[in-house]
Amino acid sequence: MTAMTATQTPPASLHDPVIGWFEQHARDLPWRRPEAGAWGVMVSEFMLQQTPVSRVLPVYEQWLARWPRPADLAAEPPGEAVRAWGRLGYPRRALRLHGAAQAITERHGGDVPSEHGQLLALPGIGEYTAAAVASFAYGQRHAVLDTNVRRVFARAATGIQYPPNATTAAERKLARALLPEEDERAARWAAATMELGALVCTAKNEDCTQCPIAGQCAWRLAGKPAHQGPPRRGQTYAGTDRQVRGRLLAVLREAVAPVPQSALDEVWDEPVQRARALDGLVADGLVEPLAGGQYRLPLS
DNA sequence: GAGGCGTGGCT
DNA sequence: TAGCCAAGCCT
Repeated sequence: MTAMTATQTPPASLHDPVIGWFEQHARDLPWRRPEAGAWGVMVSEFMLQQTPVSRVLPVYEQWLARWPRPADLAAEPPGEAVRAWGRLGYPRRALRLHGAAQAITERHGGDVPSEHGQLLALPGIGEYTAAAVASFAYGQRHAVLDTNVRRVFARAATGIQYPPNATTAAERKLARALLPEEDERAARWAAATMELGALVCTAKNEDCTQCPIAGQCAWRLAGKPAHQGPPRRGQTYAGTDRQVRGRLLAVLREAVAPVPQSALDEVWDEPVQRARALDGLVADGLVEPLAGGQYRLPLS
């Protein structure tokens, strides 16, 4: 509500400059090419959840070459997905992508579903990814609210430097209000606003001189007031279970045969935390314990 | 709704 | 240097 009143210009006046800028400056990314198909779009969205484009690119190419259709991935053990995931981080995404491929193969005849609700029902697909796949792969009209778009809207429309930590109802309402009426144009708008946030309206060191809507940006027009609210939740890493899990899984990814407990013991010297991390990996289905104290990536 | 969950580049 | 940040999801 307050967000809407902050825009002194009608929403439609933003569409042309942003989409026009996108047509001039969009990166040529493989998942944006027609040949990527819905599966390529979906794979890219999984990989891009919290991981930068530059690190996704090589893994994406290898993944699609090896598993060109969902059924190809579904036919392999989940551990192979975890291994191919490499060092992209958050390896549970690999497991969920494998699970999604299985569900697509079993429930959708091997084709990535186009309905938002069916996408949302797949493992690893939340509100953002469901909207992104439906929009980018199928040209549908959805509010696609990722961290880039939320930041662009926070600045341009609401006049604040950063959006709230969690997506709010007000943000969804604003995003829907800004959406172009026509399907294909809405999909272009979604991709364009995301790209603008990724390349120009970045979290730090934004470059307003390159922004096609700088003249209408509420935040800029207000003098770029600094972020108020609660600090954005930081991520600690050193010394956490996450770091231990990462080291344990790295050993198992590289191994071609089951690994003895002793090999895992070498990656972390604190036994209680080490055991907790390993238990967590097993509980998550990322590691399969075998008889005799051996471990491997899951075969099922 | 807060917290857990990887990894590496950049400032 | 030590955070900060990167197309979130799940519990």
